[in-house]
Amino acid sequence: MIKVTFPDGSLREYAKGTTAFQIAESISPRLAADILVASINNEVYELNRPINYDCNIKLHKWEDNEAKHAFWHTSAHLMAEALQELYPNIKFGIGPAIENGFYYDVDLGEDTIKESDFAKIEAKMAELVNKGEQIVKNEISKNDALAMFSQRNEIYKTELIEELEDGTISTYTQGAFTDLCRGPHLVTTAPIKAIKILSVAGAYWRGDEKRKQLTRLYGVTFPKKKMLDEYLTILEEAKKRDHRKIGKEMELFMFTEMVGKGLPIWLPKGTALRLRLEEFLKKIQKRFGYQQVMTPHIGNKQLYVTSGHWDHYGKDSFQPITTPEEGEVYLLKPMNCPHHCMIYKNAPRSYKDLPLRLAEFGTVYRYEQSGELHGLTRVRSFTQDDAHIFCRPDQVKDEFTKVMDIIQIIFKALNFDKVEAQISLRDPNNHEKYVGSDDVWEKAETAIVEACQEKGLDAKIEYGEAAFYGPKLDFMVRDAIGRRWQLGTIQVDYNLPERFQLEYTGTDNQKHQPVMIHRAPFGSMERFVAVLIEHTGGKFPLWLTPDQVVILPISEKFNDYAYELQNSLEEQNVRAIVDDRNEKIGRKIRDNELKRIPYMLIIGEKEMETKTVSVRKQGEGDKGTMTNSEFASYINNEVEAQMNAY
RNA sequence: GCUGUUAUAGCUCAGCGGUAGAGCACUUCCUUGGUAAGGAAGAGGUCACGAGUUCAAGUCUCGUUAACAGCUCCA
Repeated sequence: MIKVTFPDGSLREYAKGTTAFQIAESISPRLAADILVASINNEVYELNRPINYDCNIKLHKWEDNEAKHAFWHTSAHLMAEALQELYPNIKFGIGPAIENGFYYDVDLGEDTIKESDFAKIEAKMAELVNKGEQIVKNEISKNDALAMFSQRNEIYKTELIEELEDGTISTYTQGAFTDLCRGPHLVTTAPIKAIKILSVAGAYWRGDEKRKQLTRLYGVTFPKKKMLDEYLTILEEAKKRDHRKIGKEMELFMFTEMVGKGLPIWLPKGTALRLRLEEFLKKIQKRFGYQQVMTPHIGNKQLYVTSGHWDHYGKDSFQPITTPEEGEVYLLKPMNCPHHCMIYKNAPRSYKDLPLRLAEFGTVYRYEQSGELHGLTRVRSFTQDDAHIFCRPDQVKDEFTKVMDIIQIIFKALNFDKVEAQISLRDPNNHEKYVGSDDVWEKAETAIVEACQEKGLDAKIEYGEAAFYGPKLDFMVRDAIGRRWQLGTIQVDYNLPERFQLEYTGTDNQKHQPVMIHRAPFGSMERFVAVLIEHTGGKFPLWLTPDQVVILPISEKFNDYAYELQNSLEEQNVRAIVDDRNEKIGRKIRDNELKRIPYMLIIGEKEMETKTVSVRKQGEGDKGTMTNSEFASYINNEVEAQMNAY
């Protein structure tokens, strides 16, 4: 007998070799029908795999990530099985589950898959599900695996097998399809009730751009039709919130070929919004002892040779600018840190001067490959909400945690309540990728990890994700519909101070090297505004939104009064516009509801005589009347309440 | 940068070898209204750009540019 402990701590005994499915059945048939896989001592097991020792068990229904993962992994195999029938000459790459669904990379030879083929593939998959095939796992020796897959001319699979260790190789078979796979899987494709092929794209074999590009087919499946419908609704919702679409509709920003791709142009309303964000951040930073600076958009090449960026990125950046007569060489600045280092060096520094916190909304220019450009989130010219903190080594952790405070304040103020963090450290196997000594790296990495611990921040550690000059802490937020965005970043840098030979005089009257902390809570204004648009769907908080109020005269007779009212509101710091079109009030309400302006003021004869306004809140309808001055203070109070929340 | 898709009016899109279309927006006129679309008329396009095929090219072919999806990259 084996002892099986359940998540609630209860314990049951079963015969050795019992499966997770049988265990579920022994509890309830309903449970047995619902579970897809099980975790045995935290290892995911198929439901038909015998359990041979005492263990902790967790039975996974669809709601668990373990179940979804196996479900989609099995769906990838199902799609492969369908593709094998439809395209007999197909060769298979890899086909994993991903965050929302799965894909399979395949080599179709001369064939292609178009969107119009998706329905055919979905139908074939559904047909295979109906056969109720079991999925059978086989342990197989390396030689047998090589023989099996090379006989089928599966060159990609054999390449994978070559790298595996004998004794760890398994295959999964359903119907006529056998795949090299570690698993785990469902025990049958039967639970796959709703199937959608989402998109087709190219993807390099093993992510290497020098190798052959395979066809990647993305799909998603669900155990219920309704879940698929809900998922497709979310995709639609995401499309509606696309910042590129909303940015155009609300006239926030634009692009034009004439200026250049990836070079955003901020329109008046977008600029107003951005400036308000910048003021907001400046105010907080002032409280934390930052000083604003401004530096030029270009810098002498020697600056970047010294910083090390020339070596690292010179070839992959905008190429140097030269002067016509003197042959001077300049680079468009790709970051602000070297300029700020020069500000540090401008005066002798004492330990009493530190920390020195220099902030700049610094516009930088980076060459991004044309295929990378995407709306405001990936551009070639952007403005970092940058700052560099120069401090003593003993101040690093304290300064680091203060930056974390600023970031938390900002996210909270803008209603990003789901914040995640990632610590990016060096790739332990490839120290050559990075500049600076191991010793210095150790110190920096430790400082970050400890700061996170002290702040109680639950941060995931990722190796090999650090910048070439130092480790970093990145902040991710979840937006209103659950998507994850990377925003702020904090980076500890022991490297630039060394390269620029920065120093301060210590209490001992000796020269010491300061530590530099790079930080950008928003990341960049462009990216942040993009995320804010998608988070709010364009319905910005009142303090931030371009137009707070739109005045709707009942008829043209009241237009003049509407302008008077607008002026008076402007004088009281309320941002108002007038809809003076010759349209009925119902029409004006409808059009302005769609423009995402928080408040509408309807004015006619009644209001003009009594100096009142009839207030309508976007999305909520009629709010009754108040006097003009009452309304202005009502708006200002709401703005103030939002501003004082942090 | 790579693979694929796309490019027609300010916006969203139809047209797919034979005289450039719709809805919305815009202009003018009528209407002067009370909480989600009042009516009429009008203006607006070298069909992204450049070659080619054809009696004839938004429409077919090739190239360029840009956008979109994915990959690779991201100081």
